[in-house]
Amino acid sequence: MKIGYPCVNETLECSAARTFRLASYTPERVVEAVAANLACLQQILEWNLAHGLLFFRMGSGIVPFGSHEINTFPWQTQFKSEFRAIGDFIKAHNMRVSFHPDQFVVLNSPDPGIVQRSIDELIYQGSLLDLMELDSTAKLQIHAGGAYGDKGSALARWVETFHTMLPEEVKVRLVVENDDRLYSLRECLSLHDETGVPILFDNFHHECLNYGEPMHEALRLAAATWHPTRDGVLMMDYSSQSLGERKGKHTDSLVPELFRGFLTDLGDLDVDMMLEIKDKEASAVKAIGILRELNLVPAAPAGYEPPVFAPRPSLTDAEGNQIVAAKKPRKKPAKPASATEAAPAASPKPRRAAKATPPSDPTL
DNA sequence: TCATGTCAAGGCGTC
DNA sequence: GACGCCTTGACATGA
Repeated sequence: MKIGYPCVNETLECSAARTFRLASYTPERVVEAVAANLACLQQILEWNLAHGLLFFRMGSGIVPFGSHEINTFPWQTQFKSEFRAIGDFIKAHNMRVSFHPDQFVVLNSPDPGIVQRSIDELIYQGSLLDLMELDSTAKLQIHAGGAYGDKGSALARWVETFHTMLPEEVKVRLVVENDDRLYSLRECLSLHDETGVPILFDNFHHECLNYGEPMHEALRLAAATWHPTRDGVLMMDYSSQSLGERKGKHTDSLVPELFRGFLTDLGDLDVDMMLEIKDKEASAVKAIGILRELNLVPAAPAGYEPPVFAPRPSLTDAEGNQIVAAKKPRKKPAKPASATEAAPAASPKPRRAAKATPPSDPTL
């Protein structure tokens, strides 16, 4: 079992997601950003290795505007050796990596332009893995997409796009994740039946949306969609409900008792687990500690001292007991918990008014 | 220097 | 149809 966390290491000073505004695009800025991002990615992987974290979800912004038509700079050849070196490091230490293209990648959109941009993005992110010379166990993780009022037709479009439009190098890396609102494990299994695409299982999404499959059974159904040599062991996302937040909100920090309970459901099933938890590597280190106690992963090297993370401010109950880690303060003040606490603010600007490109009609 | 607004990209729910 | 929200790190800008 490998344990990982997504995209950002909050301990290190560097960022592997340096970017810039589209309006200020220049080839020089691409070079500068990619060089910095790859250097930071290497640092993150080294940090992870030192702490026994062998799974990592890379951020998709390694190459700013990597799939955008504006970016004609030949970064693939310019940074070929750097990509290969990172791939060599990953392979040498038996690590596993993935990408999770974000919500803009929608293969079942009725809008052909959105589908094409989605495919371009998948080709871009797949090409990063190809440049690292990683095999097809390094995956591209997406959701099934929108429902558009007719999930049957939407799923059929997904299958059609998969068979007719995706290049082979994307198909072998693509995995589909059950989501928490529209497409449960069952719908993803239907996609697997039609395409062979493996299902990346998200335990928390399954808790939010399911057809009554018990967790241990759901895990095994998802695991059976992974071809052992082509795909590797089941990748899964792990999280749990944040107390006092909306349904579906990830917790801020690993809850050890819930994690131990989940390991019971897991039983002897081998998985690689991505912790989708707010405090990133801090929870991953915590999880590794628990797994080492249970002898589910190799023991730490002699003399290993786990890192100490600064405690976060926390909410407490009337007795002063910690309930849940508080939100990490953001630059923008958090929204008040209730409307009655809201300040009499001036009417906010429309969120999308300043966008350069208007969004497509959501009613399509 | 710091705080705040905004950023390539989408879809859904509410009013 | 318009708008807010989801999520969220980092850039850009103005005070």
